[in-house]
Parts: sequence; C-alpha cells; structure tokens
Amino acid sequence: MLDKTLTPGAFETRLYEGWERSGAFACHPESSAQPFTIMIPPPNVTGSLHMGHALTFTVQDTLIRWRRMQGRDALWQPGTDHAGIATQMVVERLLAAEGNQDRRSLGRAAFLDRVWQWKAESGGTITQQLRRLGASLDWPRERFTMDEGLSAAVREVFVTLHRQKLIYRDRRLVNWDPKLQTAISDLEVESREVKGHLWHLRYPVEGQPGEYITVATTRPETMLGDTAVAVHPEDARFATLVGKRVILPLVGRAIPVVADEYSDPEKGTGAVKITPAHDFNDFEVGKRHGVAMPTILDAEGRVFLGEIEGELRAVEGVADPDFLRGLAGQDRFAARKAIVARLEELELVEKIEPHTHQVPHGDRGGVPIEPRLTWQWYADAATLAKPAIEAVETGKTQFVPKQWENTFFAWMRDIQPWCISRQLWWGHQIPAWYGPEGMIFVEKTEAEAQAAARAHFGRDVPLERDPDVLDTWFSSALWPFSTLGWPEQTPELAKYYPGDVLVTGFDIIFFWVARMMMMGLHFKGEVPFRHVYIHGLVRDEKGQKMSKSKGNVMDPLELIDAYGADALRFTICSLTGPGRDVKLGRKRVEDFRSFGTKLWNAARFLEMNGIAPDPTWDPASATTPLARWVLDAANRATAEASAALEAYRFDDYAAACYRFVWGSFCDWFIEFAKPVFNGPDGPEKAEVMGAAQHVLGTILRLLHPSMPFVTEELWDRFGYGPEYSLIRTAWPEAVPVADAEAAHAELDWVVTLITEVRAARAEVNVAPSVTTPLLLKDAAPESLARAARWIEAIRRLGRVTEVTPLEGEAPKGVAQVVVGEATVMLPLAGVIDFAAERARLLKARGAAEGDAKKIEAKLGNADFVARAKEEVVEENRERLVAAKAEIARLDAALARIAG
RNA sequence: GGGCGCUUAGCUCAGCGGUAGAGCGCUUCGUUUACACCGAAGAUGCCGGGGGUUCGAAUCCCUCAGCGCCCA
Repeated sequence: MLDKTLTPGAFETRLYEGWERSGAFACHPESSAQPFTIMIPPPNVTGSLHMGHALTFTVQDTLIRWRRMQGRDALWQPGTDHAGIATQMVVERLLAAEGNQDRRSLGRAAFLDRVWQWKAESGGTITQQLRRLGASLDWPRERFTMDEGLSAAVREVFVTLHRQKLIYRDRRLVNWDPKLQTAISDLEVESREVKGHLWHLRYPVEGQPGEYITVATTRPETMLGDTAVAVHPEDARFATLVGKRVILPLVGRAIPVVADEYSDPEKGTGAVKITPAHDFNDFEVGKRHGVAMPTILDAEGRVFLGEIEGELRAVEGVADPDFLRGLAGQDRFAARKAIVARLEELELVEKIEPHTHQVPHGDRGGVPIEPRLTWQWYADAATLAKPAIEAVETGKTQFVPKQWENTFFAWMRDIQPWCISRQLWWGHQIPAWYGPEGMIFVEKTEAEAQAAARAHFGRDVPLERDPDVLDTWFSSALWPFSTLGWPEQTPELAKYYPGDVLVTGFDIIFFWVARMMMMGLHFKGEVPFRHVYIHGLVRDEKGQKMSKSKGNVMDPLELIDAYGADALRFTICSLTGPGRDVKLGRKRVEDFRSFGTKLWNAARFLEMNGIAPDPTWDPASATTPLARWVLDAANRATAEASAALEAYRFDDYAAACYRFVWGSFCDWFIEFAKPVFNGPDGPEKAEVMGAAQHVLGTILRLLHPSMPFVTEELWDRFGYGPEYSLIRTAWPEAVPVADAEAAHAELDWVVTLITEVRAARAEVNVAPSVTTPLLLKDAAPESLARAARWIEAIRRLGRVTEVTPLEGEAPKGVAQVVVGEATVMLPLAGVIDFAAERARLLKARGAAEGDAKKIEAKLGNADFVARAKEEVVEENRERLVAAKAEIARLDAALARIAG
C-alpha cells in the first residue's frame, strides 16, 4: 500500500543506484539500434551544481531518457574539463590557506602533483551532484580533458594544425591579465563600466615654444610608451602640425604627429596619443605609420623602463628622466597618480574631466587587462571557421531556436586569431621544443622533437620545451570526438559521431558551439552535432540574474531536498519555453510539487481499488465509452507529448502531461470510474479496471523523462515491470480505439451536463447538502439514454437524485440550464434564489446574444462570404444557428420563471 | 553605434491570420471514503501606443515608446 503522502527522499537514491547498477545508463556500441548522442558540455572540474546546471542537465536528461525509451541506443557522454585558470587558482588558494609555499617556490612538478591530488579529492563534486538530479549519464565512460587519451588528441591536433600552418607563433598584442600573469582570449575579457577621468595633456610642439597639441586620454600612465600623436587627416585644426614632432613630456623623446583616420575629431580634443604596445587600436595605427612599439609595463603591470631607457632626455620644464627612474617598478595605478601630479606641476595638464567608460577586465582575475606585446601561439580561427559557417548556412547543423544562428554568424564571420597559449602550469603543455638558432620543433613527443632536431642540425642539440599550456577551450573543442577515442578509430567513434544535439546556453555559443564545430569539421569532416538547442538563463523570480553578490542564488540540491528532484525537473520543463530565460522562484517549485503528489494519490486510489498491471489486457477490445474515451485521450496526450519533445518544446510537453493527468484522468476518468469500482463485478468493471491500469502505465511512461523518480517508483511498486525497468520501457504509442469519436461525444455531453448543473447550483446559492432530480425538457432519445447510462456519475458529481424526461408542465421554482437541444430543470422550489437565477439566465442569454451578433455581422459582410475559406463560412453559419437556438431556449426558461 | 529578443488576466507565460487561453494568485462555497500539495464555482483582458495590409490582425508589415540581452 502506497503511503498517504509522496516522500521523494524515500526512494530517489535507491532508484538512482538501482538504475546505475543495472547498467541502464549505458550505451551499446555493439547493438544495431540507431544511436542518439548527447555530448555533455563538460562542466568545470572546480564547479558545483547551480541552477543553470539544473536547467541544462534537466533538458538533456529529459531528451536522453525519452530517446532511450524510443529504442535509440542513447549515449550521454559525461565528464569535466580541467579549467586551467580556475583550477590553478583554487589550488593556489589552497596552498596559501595551508600556509604552504606558493606555486613558484614549490616548482612545476610538485605543484601539478598537488593539483592532481586536489582533483582526486574534490574534483568529482559536480558529477556526484548530477546524480541527485537524476541525470542518466553513462558514468563508466566519464572523461576528463587532462586524461591521457584526450591529451593525446590535443597533441595530435596541435601538431597537425601546426603542419597545416593553421597554428603559428606570433608577436602581437594580447589581452594580458596582470594578476594571473597570463594571456587570455577575447572571450575571457568582459567590459565593465568604470568611473574614471579624461585627462587632457599638453604635448609641446618641437621647436615652437609655447605651442602645444592637446591629447585626451583615459590612461595617462601609458604616455611613457607613446610614439606618435594622431590627428584626423581632414581636421583643419591640426593640418599645419602633421609631419611636425612633439616632445613627449616626462620622457623628452620627440614623436611625430601623424594623420590617421582612427583619430575621431568629435572625441576628446581630436588629437590622440598613440601607444602601440599598450592599446589595440594604437597598435594598428603604429603599424600603419611604422613607429616604434616600446613596452613600458611589465608582466605584473608595473612601470618598466628597459625599452625606453636610452631615449630619456631632460628637457627644461617638460621632461625629467630622474623622476621617471623613480617610477620604475611602481604599480600602474600608483604610476598614474604620480605622473598626473608631476604633469600638473609642469602645467602640462589642461583639464581633467570625469569620464565613465568601459574598461576591459579579466573575467577570472577581475582586474583591468593590460594589452601587452608578447609571443604567443595562435590558431587561424578565420580559416577554421569557414566550414563551420557553411555547415550552419546549409543546415547541416541547425540552431533551435533558429534566431541564434545570427549570433553565431556575426561572431564567426568576424573572428579574430585565437590566442591558444596560456602562461599557466595546469593544462596541456604545448608540444613545442626550442633549439638553437631560434629553431622550433613541434612534435607529439620529446623524442620526436629530438629526432627532428637531429635531422635538422645533424647532431643532438639541447632542446627546451615551451613552458606554456593551451587554452582549456582548445581541449573542450575536441570533446565530441576525443571522448570517443579519437585519434584511434574506435567503434564508438564510428557510431556516436556526429552527435545529435548540443544543449547549452546562448552565452556559450562562442565557446563550445563555435569551437567544437571548427575542430569537428576540420578533423572529422562532419559536424559534431546536428542540432544546437539553446536555452535561456535561470533568473530569480524577479527576473534578476542569480549571483552570489546579490544573494539571490538558489541551491538546486536544497530544492531537491525540500521538494524532490522530480518537482524541480518538472518545474524546469514547464518553464522552459523557446528563447526565453527561466524565472524560477522557490514558490514555482513548490507549486509544481503538487503535481507529483496528485499523480501519487491517483495511483494510490487505483491501488486501493485493486488496479494492477495486466499486460494481456487489449485496449482494442474496449467496448464501454468510458474506457474508449480515456484510451483515446491517452492517445492524444501521447501524440502531444511526442510532438512537443520532437520540437524541443519542453513547456508544451509538460503542459500536455499536466492537462491529461490532472484535467482528464484525475478530474473525470477516476470520478466516472468510482461508481464502477464500487459496483458489482462484471465485464464493465473488468474493462474499466483494464483501462485504468493501461492508462496509468501510459502516464508513467509519458512522465518518466521529466519525472523519472516518482514514475519509476510507481512502476516498480505496481509491478508493471521488474525493479528499475521503467527507464528502459518503450515510449507509448497510440493504441487502436474503436469508435473513439462516439465515446468522445458521449463523455463530452456528460461532462457538460454535470458542469452546467454545478454552475447553476453554485450561482443560485443552493447548499451542497441539497440534492435534486433533473427534468429534461425537449431531450433527444440519445440524451436520455446517455443520462441513464451515466446516472451514477451524474448523481455523485451533480448532487442529483434522478434524471427523468419532463412530463407535462414545468413545475414552479426551477433552475434551468441549456445543454445542447435539451433544457435541464432542477426543481428547487423553496431553496432557489429567483433573483439570482434570473440574473444567471440573463447573463447566459447576453453571452449567447453577443456571440450571435458578432457572427451575424460577419455573415452579413458580402466580402467575408465571398472571400473567406468555405469551411470558415460554414462553421460560422453553424455557430449562428446554435447561438440562436440557445437564445430561444434561454428565453423560454426566462418566461417560465417570469410568472 | 550595430544586432537580437520582449511588451497578452494581479503574477509567470502559451497562442503568432478566422469563437482570447493555461498555471499560480484572488473571491465564494465544500470534512461526497485518492489527494486541503484537495474539490466545485466565479471574477478579472483597449493582447504597449499609432498607422497599414486583409473579408478578417493578439497573430503579418511599418512606426513610436518602454524593458532586457549580446557585440563594438
């Protein structure tokens, strides 16, 4: 006997372990079944489950469970990525907290040992938490981007792309994070609005005492590296100065005034200082004009004079080398203050304006990034992107919703060289060895590099490996095939590549989607996935992004503890519409929990009535309208649920299930079945019981993808199959139902009758304890027959004693409702509130009249009749006839109570 | 500045050419032996504003306004 209340905590862990133990999550490479593959976008190994994960993995698990039930050989590939910067930061913090020596004094090898140790201890957090959510990942296949196999794939890809000249070394400006002291990619930089200043600085014109050109800058400290001043070629104000030189204050170096369209006459003073080694735009200007590009800040963002030392000159009232030497080694922000102060003393500051502007920050380190000229490894993203763009253009990969393709195209068509090297220790060390004479040997192993060097030099030479590692996304980009064993040709690779769908948020289109597409197409010649399903972000109930600083984060595990994983998952499905963010408050989960409870209680009621699975029961044999009706409704729900999942409409899927279970099965089928269950044994009872067990089974299967736990528990408890077997039971299909239309019409009539009677009673204030007979006026024989067949249900649900045709005159004191052709009377003399009854009838008449008028107007329009589709015109004609008939019956009813 | 999305019942959102919907909330009633995480009934809408296309517009087009996001 089921407990009175649903307690998800009582079975979730047991069921998950049962599934996992029985191998229910495993794919079957050897089977001939059509595969269905989802590659998990690997979560960060440092991560723990947050609501965004709950959303994305609920969606993925729903798809995987559904396709698995459809008989597909489902592979949901689990694993995590090594998260270079994040993990290194975590372990460095750990070392500091333990009072240990820092990474550099520990040494690379010892530090990496410590990272692996951390990974072994704490790296599996999220994979454990995913189990709480019910995620049916194929755990024995779990991969980690630093695994040997995946690392081999990384080396293979790097060496191959290098040979193809799609990976190269270059010295150009990179986004440098002075805190983490590494290059980072454009995507790891986020703009933050900062309240700063716009400093207007005077640069004296060479040889023309008292004349200045004023430049405006937000970063005065970079002036040490200025090598030009740019003005717009058509800016008349500066026309005479172009080609002249100005003296760089403090430094004393003379630098040219150049004409360049980069300078915007509308902005600042119209003249802009050019610091090629410290600004991306200035770098381009500098290249165009062939000026020097000295670096004046070191890796930690401190003033560095090494590259301008030789050019320092003392100029009276303008430049002061001794002051500059005193700045060496100072932090960039301290230097800014000192430089501004000194320039003010020299009266070279014209004015200082408050200025709010966007400053690029490193998303991990959180400090302003510093563009820096360094040697780095780059991937030729533009070349790699071309096939990826084409794959989306030709529909080989399709985005759902489609509008995200624009975002993808916009970024991919303007893609910049991808800086793939990072000055970190944790990650895939770049397989490049440096030898004498600037020779670089890119090989998969040190032995091969040495062999290559020997071949080149004709002797053994000392080689030094590049200390840097690759961007984590470089290895993530290979995930769709590296996890399947590539570069080995494995059966898994043959079967599960390309995958079916990648599920992720729009914020990740550039990271996973774009890079997996580029690498997949280049190395496999096929797209890595056919669909990209983009879902929204999880926000709080007010629509705010969840963040620790706002204090509005919700912990999915805490919600699971409180309401069960099914409640959370079903809530997520219900709220996940296309292209929309998900506003999720605790209350929403609490509300949807009641759906699970409703299902549980309905099952419990059936159990109390001896309903048990009967696989031999044949739906096609059903003869009673009730059985046929519920089977037909289940067919419809199945079709709706399947179509919704096919279209990634998780909201429609959840709504279809909800409507059917609550609105049809519980509200009407069970209520209609009660008199049958309480009645005598016989064929009718047997058939309704048969239909009940059949449809309950269908419901459990339909709901399993989104509510795996409660459905499996009920499935097992009822004995629909062995323990833990629902997960591998077939997805329902429509069953044949004879004369479904007739059953539908009959049940609709009964439902309408009961609903109308209830409404009339409620509106004329009849106490629930009062029961009445129903008198049917003008009822067709069919209606009388239906009333007779359903008398028990009508009694029960309509507070009715009996239903009889009206003989002779209508009694005094009746409440009346129109049901189809019949007028139903409830003799309620003495209890009826006549004023209320009259008002009710008038209101119904008003509604019918309003309808009739609208339709008459439509049909009176010659254009409508001539141009609208025939079936629409016909439908309106029928509706008009029905509305007029209803008005007539209501008029008669009103006349009856008038006296 | 460029692009995308949103604006429908108190709230959250479906609907996207042919009778305005759901869930929650609200009001009233209810101990009918599955369920008060329940049942019954009810109220609530210039479908953001304005123009256009159409026999017909919440739905298509234009425009304005407000909100949000992405990219510069």
